[in-house]
Amino acid sequence: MTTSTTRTTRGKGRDKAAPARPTQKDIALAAGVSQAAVSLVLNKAETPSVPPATRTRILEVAEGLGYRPNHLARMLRSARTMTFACVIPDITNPFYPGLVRGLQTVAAPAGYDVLIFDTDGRPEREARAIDWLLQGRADGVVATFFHLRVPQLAVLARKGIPLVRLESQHKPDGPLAIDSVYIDNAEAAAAMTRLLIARGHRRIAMIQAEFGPSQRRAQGYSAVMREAGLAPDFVTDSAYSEESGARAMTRLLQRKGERPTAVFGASDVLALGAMEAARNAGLSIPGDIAIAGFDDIPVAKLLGLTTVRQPEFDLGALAAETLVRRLQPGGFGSPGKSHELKFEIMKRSSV
Amino acid sequence: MTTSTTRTTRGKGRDKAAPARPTQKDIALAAGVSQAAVSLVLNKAETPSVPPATRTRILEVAEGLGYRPNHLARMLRSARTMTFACVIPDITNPFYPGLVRGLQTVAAPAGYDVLIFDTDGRPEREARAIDWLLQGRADGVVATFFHLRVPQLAVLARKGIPLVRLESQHKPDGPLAIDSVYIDNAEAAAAMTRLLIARGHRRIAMIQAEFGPSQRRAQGYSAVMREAGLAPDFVTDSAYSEESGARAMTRLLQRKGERPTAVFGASDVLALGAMEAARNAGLSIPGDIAIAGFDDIPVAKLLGLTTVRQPEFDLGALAAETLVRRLQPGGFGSPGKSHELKFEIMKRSSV
DNA sequence: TCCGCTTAGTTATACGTATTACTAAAGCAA
DNA sequence: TTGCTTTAGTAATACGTATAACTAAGCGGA
Repeated sequence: MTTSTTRTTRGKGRDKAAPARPTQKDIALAAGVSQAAVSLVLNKAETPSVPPATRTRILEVAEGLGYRPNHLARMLRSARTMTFACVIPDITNPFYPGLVRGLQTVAAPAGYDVLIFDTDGRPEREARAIDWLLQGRADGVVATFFHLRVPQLAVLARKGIPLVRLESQHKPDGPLAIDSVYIDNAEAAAAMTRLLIARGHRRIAMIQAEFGPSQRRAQGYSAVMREAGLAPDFVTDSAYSEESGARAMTRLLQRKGERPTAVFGASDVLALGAMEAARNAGLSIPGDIAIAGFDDIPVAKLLGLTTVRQPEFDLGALAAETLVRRLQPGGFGSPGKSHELKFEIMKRSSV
Repeated sequence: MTTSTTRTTRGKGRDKAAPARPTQKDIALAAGVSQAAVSLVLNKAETPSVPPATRTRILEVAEGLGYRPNHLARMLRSARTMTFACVIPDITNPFYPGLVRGLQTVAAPAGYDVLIFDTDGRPEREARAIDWLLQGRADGVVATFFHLRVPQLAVLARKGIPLVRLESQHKPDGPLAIDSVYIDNAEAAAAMTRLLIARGHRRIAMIQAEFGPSQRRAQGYSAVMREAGLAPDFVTDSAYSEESGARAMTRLLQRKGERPTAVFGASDVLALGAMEAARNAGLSIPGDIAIAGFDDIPVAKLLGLTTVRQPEFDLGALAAETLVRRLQPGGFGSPGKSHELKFEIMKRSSV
């Protein structure tokens, strides 16, 4: 009953401040309708049960208040997160940003965000990723696991979370919503090894990392070496890093006996490290020692590295398309499938 | 009142299957307590109002059902997302993965996930990022904006979302929760230009991108050139990419008149592209033409690129620490601050 | 005038969780 | 026996939204 002169001089009584984050309830109050009507209008292009004048009023109030839907509430109500998780060893490995970009390029138009979880290729971190996923962090997963296998991953499928694995070989189709996209790493490494042999090399060493796809790559190399009557020659260092590649190369160069004339790094970053160590040892590439890699990361071209090209963007895009399909109504029932993408041998100056 | 023989032969009536995603309500039913008791026990190490036997029973049931808290529900209840957003031009630019790793390394122990939003340095995508953030996608933001300024960003602070900008210069402290972490790009570029002059170069060109930090870098270069009585010389191409760098270098080399003896790329990827174009033109580096860059991305060392080192991991980590501080109780009130990190000139074989 | 149909909404509830105020029973002391 | 305190919880509600079932009023036709 108080007539306040402050209120009067402020002008219209409807000038009270909008809440920091207006809700549909705030819009409903301001527009004189129910929260349900607001939700209907904001979510449907056509609302037969709301006449145009009411609809317009609601939309104008919402815009005036600067309303943005609360993502968490929407997602809780609809029982989904609209998020894909990408579980990878290390985003700073140049192969993975391109993969993430491919994933995002498909995910974003479908309305999905992409969360990245770095495992550093360590088993306890891979297990942590599964626990994190089970808290409902993502609707679907694209992952590279060095250690976890289907028995440990099946819990995701059982909880309704589809998984697409990035693989180095064909995986048998299974009954669960666990798909894979892969490049035949053994075949690719075999092709690269044949190229090295065709270039006249007979002493060809391979630098490997401890876990992950280098084992499949090593199998392809090894098979072709044996088939050609040559002895496979491995040096292993811990990780997929330039430092590991350089250490392995240094060890190779310090060995007694005849030096290999070619070195095949199981990944580009291993090969780049090997190149650095060779140059530091005063060797010319490919004159004194040829070097090949695997991945075709962006700078491989600049360095003239001969390498196996994996289309990482396409891998990410295909994985995301697979998830989008899985997450459509009825998409969960079909068994897990394996999808192949092709590699390519990029011949450059290092071989 | 029906005695079902099926029920009897099944054995214990408590053998019914656990739901795919058990809730606290399921635990409460199975343990014979209320959902509130379950929540208390699962969230507090000490629960004085719950006796040890009840507590143990609840914990055992939860474990037996494989309960995992529903992240969305928790977050809605507590009005936060436990997520940082990282808004950057392009995750495939080698500078940013390291930044993301720094961010994650601080965010993860504090319980925060990191979402990445790629803008490609385009204004409409930067505006989209703000809209996305306003839907409650993240509690705090670390961002590189090429186009958006404080007037457009203030809405985040007003909605309670702290922002840390990655900057190329000191930013004046402001009243809002908008902080910045920066390296003095002009000073860094000035130092690199002085090095080039000290190496005897008098015709020094600079390759720039259209937007972003290259403008501050150009300012430092330009100031030192003028101070030394030399004429600044710019070539601009569209983006921060190797292709842009190569195109700009090709244009430089095709110009009439005396060729510059040194080229300063406003980023490492621009410099790498310039190196490629120079080599393709049969020029030796640094004999015919010296090349410098800015960033010290991982492969710069391998390529012997002389460059300004920005500690991208430390930038990310500092930004995350700033956000963590902001998001603690009472952290929002203080004005925005600018935090400087130091650059370093990495002298290598390209100069 | 009455009944049925259409229009324009609304009420109620669910999603899963955290937290505050409340409650009942038991135990102890006067 | 009564009253107070302590113990062991629980009921109720909030967070913001989507949606199904329901409802009231108005209009038209018999």
